Amino acid sequence: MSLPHAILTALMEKPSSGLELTRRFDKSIGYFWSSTHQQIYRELGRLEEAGLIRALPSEVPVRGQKKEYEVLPDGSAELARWVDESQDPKPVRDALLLRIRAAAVVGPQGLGSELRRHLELHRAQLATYEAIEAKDFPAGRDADADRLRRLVLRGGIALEGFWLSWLEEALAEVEALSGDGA
Amino acid sequence: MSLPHAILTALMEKPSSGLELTRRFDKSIGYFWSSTHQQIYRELGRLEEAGLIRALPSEVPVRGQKKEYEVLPDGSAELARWVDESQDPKPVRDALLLRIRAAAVVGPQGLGSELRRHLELHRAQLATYEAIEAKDFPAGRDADADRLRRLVLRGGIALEGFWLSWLEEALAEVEALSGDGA
DNA sequence: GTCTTCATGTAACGTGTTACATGATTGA
DNA sequence: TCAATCATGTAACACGTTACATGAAGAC
Repeated sequence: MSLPHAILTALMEKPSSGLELTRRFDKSIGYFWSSTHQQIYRELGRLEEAGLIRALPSEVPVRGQKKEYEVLPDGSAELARWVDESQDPKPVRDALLLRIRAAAVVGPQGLGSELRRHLELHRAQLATYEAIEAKDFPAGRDADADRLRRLVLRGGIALEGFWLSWLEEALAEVEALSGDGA
Repeated sequence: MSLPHAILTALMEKPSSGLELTRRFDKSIGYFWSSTHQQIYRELGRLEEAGLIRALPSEVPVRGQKKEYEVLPDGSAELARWVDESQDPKPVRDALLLRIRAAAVVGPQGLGSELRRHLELHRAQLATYEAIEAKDFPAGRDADADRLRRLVLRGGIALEGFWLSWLEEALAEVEALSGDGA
């Protein structure tokens, strides 16, 4: 269960409203903990209820009015506690691998074009990450926080690298099948 | 979703009871589509209801009695249809990456030992995969089905390879932090 | 005024997880 | 006969997804 901690992290980096959070998830935190605005609003409500964050005063809290949240000391403490928790890696659950395994029993059909499509998507994602690295981590920034954030980004980059090289192998394999699969 | 298709695939490879399926998920299909026995029983019920599989007759279907299922033609057709479906890769959702990003704002605490622990787990998983490769895919088997299943396994191996190399980088980085993180 | 976009939600549902329940079979 | 193990489930709940609803602000 990590969505609340993803939100706490984002809010500590910068107090935000629900929609701002949603956007930031779309182009940063969401790269390794994806979420939708519905989940975010639900979780913001719970975090506020639990006293870990609060809505900044000033504006009247009406529907349709922007509401900014900031992390309270209890929230920061909870995040520190969670960072120190130990948790086993979650078993893989990947539909593409499953499809190929299924293709072994019912035939590869149009698997080739699906592999090509995924290749393109992963290439694009890699390009996105590399653009972020160039923009946010120019040489020379080496405060601890920057080093850690960059480490996470490099995780994303290496993961896309894995996909690209495996997908290329897979595509070659599928196209070489007896009956031709594409 | 894909659990029903994972089950159909497993049942086409070999008709099984719920518990046998659970065991096979634990040491094969589950490596890329994990599941628990509760989910499997629930889904077997639905698949039977939908007419995609059926319980082999013979035994009285009492609680506590083994019940074997086999795939019906409709099930096989549904699996073939699904294999040909196109589906975007699911966005990453990884707690360890999130923890590191959170550590950038609240400090790395005992992150070093957690990274070491994950390293060991991934090394073990890689060893498991390599043992399976040596045992199930000795040189020379090259029927289409075998090639595809081996391809999936090599995906698992490459994925563990990604984790190992990134975790080593991460560990070096975390241990080099100003305040020392382990 | 109306349309679009910003912004915050509600509702319904499906999947996944955790804890527990029940019956059959086997060995001490 | 007792305990352990095999085998099949039920129940409750948390999390994630999809579709829709509502209000405010600015553009035209």
